[in-house]
Amino acid sequence: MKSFTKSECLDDLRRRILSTDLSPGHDLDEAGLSEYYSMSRTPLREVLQRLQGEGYVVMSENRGAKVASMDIDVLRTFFQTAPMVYANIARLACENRTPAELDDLKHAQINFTKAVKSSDAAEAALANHKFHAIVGSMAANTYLMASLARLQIDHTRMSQTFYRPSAPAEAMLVLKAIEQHDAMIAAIEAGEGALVIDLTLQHWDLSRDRMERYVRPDPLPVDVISLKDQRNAI
Amino acid sequence: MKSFTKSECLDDLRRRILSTDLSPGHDLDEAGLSEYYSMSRTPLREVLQRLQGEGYVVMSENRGAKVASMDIDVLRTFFQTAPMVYANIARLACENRTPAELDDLKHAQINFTKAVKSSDAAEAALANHKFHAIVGSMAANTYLMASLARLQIDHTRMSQTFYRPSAPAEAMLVLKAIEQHDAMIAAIEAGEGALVIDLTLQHWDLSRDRMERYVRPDPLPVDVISLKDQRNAI
DNA sequence: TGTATACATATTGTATACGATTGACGAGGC
DNA sequence: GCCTCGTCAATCGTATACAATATGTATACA
Repeated sequence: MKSFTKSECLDDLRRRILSTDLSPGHDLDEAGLSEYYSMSRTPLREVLQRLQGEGYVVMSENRGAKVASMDIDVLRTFFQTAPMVYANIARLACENRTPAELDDLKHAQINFTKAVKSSDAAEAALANHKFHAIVGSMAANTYLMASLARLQIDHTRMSQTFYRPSAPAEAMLVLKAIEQHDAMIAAIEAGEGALVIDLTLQHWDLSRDRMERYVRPDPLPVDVISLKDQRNAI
Repeated sequence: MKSFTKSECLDDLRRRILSTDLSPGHDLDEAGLSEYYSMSRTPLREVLQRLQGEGYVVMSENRGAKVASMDIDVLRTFFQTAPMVYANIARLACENRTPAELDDLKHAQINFTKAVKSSDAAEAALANHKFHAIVGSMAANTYLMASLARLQIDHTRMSQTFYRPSAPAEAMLVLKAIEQHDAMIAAIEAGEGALVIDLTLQHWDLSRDRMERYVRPDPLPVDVISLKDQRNAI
């Protein structure tokens, strides 16, 4: 059994939540987790407190922690807010990026491409998360970063479906996302604010429809006859 | 010695930080605080963790917690970001406010007015904080709320000087702030989005100059002669 | 006199034990 | 048969003891 440090535990829980390995609303038992990470409940509780601060989990008095849920009304505001925040972040990133951060970003893009090519949906979503988090830190704006971080939590969880394309046409969209990242890197490096805003909004539109489908999936067939046939077929 | 519950402790620390009773950068000693609030270190540490999540304090490994500082480079982004976030919040508040929230807001405005009239600077700043926090919750947008909450922390700390006017002309500005709040309430109640954005930006401009002076105060006199006279006069 | 190292002290981090609260289940009364 | 209340198990919250880490100080040596 691997032993975890506190920050490893924090990273791992973030990862499991973002990849929906721990699904939204999932109940987090302190005793169970402290055994899993082979640490006592005290530091584990502090980890949970911190995750609450970051918006990954919600805690209620005497009732423990749960993975932050994704209610429909919260998601409505997600689609309302995301493009504005992403665009502003991108513009600021143009102005404030450092060479070291640009290197990080290019590295993250390599990892992202690798993950997509290997068809590992969870890994691709996490690599994409990392990519945009770096753009966020380039913006060097703690206030907007607070919004971005919360947006990204829900964005990454929803985008799981995006990187698990079910049709060739959808696989194309993912490849297009890679190209857009490359274009964004170039624009940020060149400091072209107007361009990067444009690219960011395009990038947003690309995954938007796919994510909305996650929220509001195609209705189930109401054709009872065929449903019965399916059951008989099993 | 008063005994505190955990949430009272949380509120009190927030209050002390916002009123700069605990100044930016101030070192927070766990043992000392746990004695002050007459609780053991375990729950107090959780309170600090939570305050870190909210942006009130920063913690570093093995080196304890400090009140979040207000570096000049962070403040630069403050002035850059605040108007946008405040304006968007105000617009959303128009769309989503509930009657109960409107009552809260009116009540908060009464408290604010009272605090201003009684010349209690810290109380006025906190009442103003509460007022805008309610507008924030009216917006019903968790993502923007995350930005707003962090903006408000620094805003409230800086605005201490605003409510401690040193000249009659400045006292007038504070009275004008009260009027602006009333106008904002009316606009939010009427659901007039464009108007409330306008009012919000005016409200922002009002305190802006005063706050910038906090960040970049008038230079000290360089007239060595008069300085020497002052010293002799003592 | 300046610097480095070792020790002392203070403060933070973790484990564990115990107390408090919640929710579920079942017995008793209406 | 249904509702209410009490007990029980499970889980969370807090206190305390101890371990690990960082900082300050004194002393030895160059």
